[in-house]
Amino acid sequence: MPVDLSPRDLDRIDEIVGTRRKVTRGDSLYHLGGSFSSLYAIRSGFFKTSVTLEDGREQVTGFQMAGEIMGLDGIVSDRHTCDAVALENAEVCVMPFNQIEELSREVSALQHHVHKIMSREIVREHSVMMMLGSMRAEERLAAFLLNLTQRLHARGFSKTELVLRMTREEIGSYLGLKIETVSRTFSKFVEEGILEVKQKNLRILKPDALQLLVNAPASC
Amino acid sequence: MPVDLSPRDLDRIDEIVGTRRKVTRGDSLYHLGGSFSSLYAIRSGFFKTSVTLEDGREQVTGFQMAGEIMGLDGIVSDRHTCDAVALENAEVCVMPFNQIEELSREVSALQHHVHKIMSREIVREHSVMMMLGSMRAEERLAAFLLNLTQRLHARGFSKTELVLRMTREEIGSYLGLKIETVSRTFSKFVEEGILEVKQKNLRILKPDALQLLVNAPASC
DNA sequence: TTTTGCATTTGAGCTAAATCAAACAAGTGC
DNA sequence: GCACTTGTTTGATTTAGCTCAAATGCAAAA
Repeated sequence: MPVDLSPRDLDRIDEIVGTRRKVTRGDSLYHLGGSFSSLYAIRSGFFKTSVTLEDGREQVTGFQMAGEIMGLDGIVSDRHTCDAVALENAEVCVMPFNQIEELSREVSALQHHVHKIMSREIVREHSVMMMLGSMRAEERLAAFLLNLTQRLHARGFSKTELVLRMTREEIGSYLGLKIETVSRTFSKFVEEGILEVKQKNLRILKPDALQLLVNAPASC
Repeated sequence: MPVDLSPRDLDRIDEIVGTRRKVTRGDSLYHLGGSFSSLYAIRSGFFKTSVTLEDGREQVTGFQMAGEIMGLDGIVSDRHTCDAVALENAEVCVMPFNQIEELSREVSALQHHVHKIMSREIVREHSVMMMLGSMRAEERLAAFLLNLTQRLHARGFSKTELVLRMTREEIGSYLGLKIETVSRTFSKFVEEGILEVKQKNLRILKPDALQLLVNAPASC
């Protein structure tokens, strides 16, 4: 939380995030239908969230990394409406939501911070909708890679090198593409010298080319 | 707000929603980039929200009707990140967000209500992502029509008859389909006796058939 | 009434992505 | 080492939805 607060308020916020929980790769932080009581701040590790249709079709709704908040979907109905699975061993801070609300009433900076986090999630989802509704496969993958590297860079990682924590299938689900299309699009980027791919290790050779794909019309 | 509150608290909430604003069909309630200060509760009328790509591609992110809250996207950056356009003459309550936050600190029921509204929007967008990422054209239109009628029915309108306030193009943008595909899918539903279409007037003859399309696998 | 403009529908052909199928690579356990 | 599993890539073919084009219908303006 990047705001200046009195030491006393900071202490009280610290109390909320006192509990920690480790989640092993492959395990769930929470499940669709599970009762909601807390938000989670990721300390380390990497997650995916997904919703599932009656017939089994899964839609990955997002990937979350250290510093991000999970669980907001549960507030409305006191039940989680999606699954959250760790894609690598992770540790989260458990923040009981009633305590967050309680303290929010006293510390307006915290209150506004919570509102911003929720609003940011809404805006993020708008851009996913844009991706799914209006972009072609190459554009989607480019947007995805740029988004990932931006977030990783903000955490001190390289702008050009990254390790994917998710499978091609999970990328495909997130992007609304089949696994084969994801793979083919990766191969295309490699052929064009935009990307170096060694399994899950990526090196972006031409970030501008990716940026151009996202910005410019499909015809380019 | 469906909660029991003291008369005094109710009065104070009423004060927030004191101001009203009329929006003529075709006009914007707010614009991408415009400064954010208030949330809006729709009293009457119908809106669309949309985001636009650099190259002009528009993605409709939602349709809003009476009783729903707009403007949540602006909280995170104090700027609106999408456009909100009235699809029919509308009236909204202007609710200054700083007043909402202020009163939320004192009235915990209001606080929780605000959180629920934001969470509900996040969950709604998950289902749009599911639609855009995992469904076929017929399924998308079926899900769209069912969602519309459910919301209209909750407001006292017919479950089976409705008037579309948006164009086929706007439906297409929302569903990630071209206008021709929307039109053809409507025609297909008419041929199958699922729907009666007279311009923007719809009558749903077989709601179950629509429900089946959404639930059952594509192969049916 | 005719004209004009716009939204919608329908048809014909095309294409991006899906599907089907097979090969391949990298671990993992034995 | 080898079998086995899981994830990925590549090729061949199909298809859902897109593009291009034209017709139609409705409503407001002349």
